[in-house]
Amino acid sequence: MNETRALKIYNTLSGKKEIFEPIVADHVGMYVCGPTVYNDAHLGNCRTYVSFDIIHRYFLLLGYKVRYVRNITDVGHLTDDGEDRMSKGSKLTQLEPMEVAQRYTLGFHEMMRILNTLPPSIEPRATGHIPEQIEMVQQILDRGLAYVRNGSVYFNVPKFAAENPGKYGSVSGRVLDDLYSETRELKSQEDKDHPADFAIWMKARPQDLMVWNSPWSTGFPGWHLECSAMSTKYLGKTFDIHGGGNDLKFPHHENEVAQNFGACNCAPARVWMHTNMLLLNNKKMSKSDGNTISPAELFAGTSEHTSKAYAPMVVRFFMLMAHYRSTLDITDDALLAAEKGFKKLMETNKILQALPVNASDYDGAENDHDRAVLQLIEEAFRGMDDDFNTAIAIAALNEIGSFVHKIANQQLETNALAPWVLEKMKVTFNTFIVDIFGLNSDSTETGDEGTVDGLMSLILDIRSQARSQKDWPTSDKIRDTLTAVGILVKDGKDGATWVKQ
RNA sequence: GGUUUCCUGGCCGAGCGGUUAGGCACAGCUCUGCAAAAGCUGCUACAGCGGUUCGAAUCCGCUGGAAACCUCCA
Repeated sequence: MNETRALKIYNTLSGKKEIFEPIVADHVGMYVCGPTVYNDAHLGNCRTYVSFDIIHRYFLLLGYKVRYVRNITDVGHLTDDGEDRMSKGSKLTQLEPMEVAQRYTLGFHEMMRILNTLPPSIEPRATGHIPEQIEMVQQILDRGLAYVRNGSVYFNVPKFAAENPGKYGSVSGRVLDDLYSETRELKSQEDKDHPADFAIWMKARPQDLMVWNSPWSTGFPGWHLECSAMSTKYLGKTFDIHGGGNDLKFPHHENEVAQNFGACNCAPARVWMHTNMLLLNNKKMSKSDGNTISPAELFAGTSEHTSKAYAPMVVRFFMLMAHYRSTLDITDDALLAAEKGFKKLMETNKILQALPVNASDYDGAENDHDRAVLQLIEEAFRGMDDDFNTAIAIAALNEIGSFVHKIANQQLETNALAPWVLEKMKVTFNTFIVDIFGLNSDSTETGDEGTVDGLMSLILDIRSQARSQKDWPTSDKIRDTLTAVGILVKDGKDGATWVKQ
């Protein structure tokens, strides 16, 4: 890419877009909070990981060496009643805690595969990093920012805030005074000196199943700790980007920052990125209140909220039509529009890739069409450079697509575009669709495409003969029957082509 | 109650002080045996009221509406 462009990223810490400058040249360290594996992944999770997949892919395209760390949280995440999430799942289903974690981890991976996200470079599990977490608790204690009560260890928020003005609240924008005045009445809080304090080590109760020995008690680490420990382990004390869903800003990310400062007196990430929520019925999609639609339901068309099944790639494309920092409302109409838009764009790419490039009959002059296309290509990349604005890139691709169809339909001369411009269009389209957007054509055929192509060319050939003899009944029967099995016949000047619907 | 964000044409959704974003839907036209596909044209909106400015969807204020966080969630 050229040097005049600069990648801008919206940083939650500053509240504005900043030009991205890696700590180590040509390298990006990115940590994204992964799922807590006690339940099936829902669509909201998917949107966040698709968003970061685009970010991951764009960094790769720009030539960065990326270490993308996305954790699996399989312990330490407390529910309202203070029961560990994993052991809760295990009691409900009569399974070992690790069995529950394993099942939903596999389910999560399968969903990520279906949505065509690239795997992270490292996917650490909280249970695999207990020593690191214990070590971090000790570091925080050594620096006097935590205290032990009855075998549990609590982070001392007021002390941390006093010693580090402006640090607590830097992610969530929360004012500490507001936290002081809150009258939250949570259980198991009696040990805390202050309501804003939070546990970094919890002493186990008899019913807790996942426990480890530590200098303070047999117990388990606090929720926020695993991300602090694992990001430090794999990306260093200070790294480039930390991401996650909007709803993790507080308390999770806020406390993460506090812990990292507490342990090493340095900020974990320079840039914090937060994705926005997926909405259903104009409300946040949420597992806990039932306002949710599962990916499986969406793909199978069994949800009450949709009229039909939507392919995973349609859902992915739907997510890309909006910016990652905007809320996105799931509606049947919007999905329908996305489906049509997706199919058209994929078809456009197919047609474009098949266009011949004739260097010979080109007169050598750059014309208005060339300039328009080049500008649109530039615009697509500028969109991505501007905080990963996929909506702008898609708009530009659609406009380029208009040229593709005009040439394919001979409404524009084949040599209307300079050969090198046409070549650049091909590369750009492919780069965006395959490499950046990670879209594939959802083809269900497995290796028998050659057979299908052969059959289709035979069938269309017979139809063409029928048409030349004005045998409309035969011609229409072929077309209608193909339509019925989901194959759309498109008549053009140079004969018919087909596309699977 | 506190903090914050948002309100764009029939629908979805970009926009970050001066351009028709784009998609879907709809209407007309071209092409066509018919249809579809594709192309072209049209539909030109920014919650309301004030203010700043040569100029505001975009900045400021007020009013109305919605949402998120403050408690587990991406």
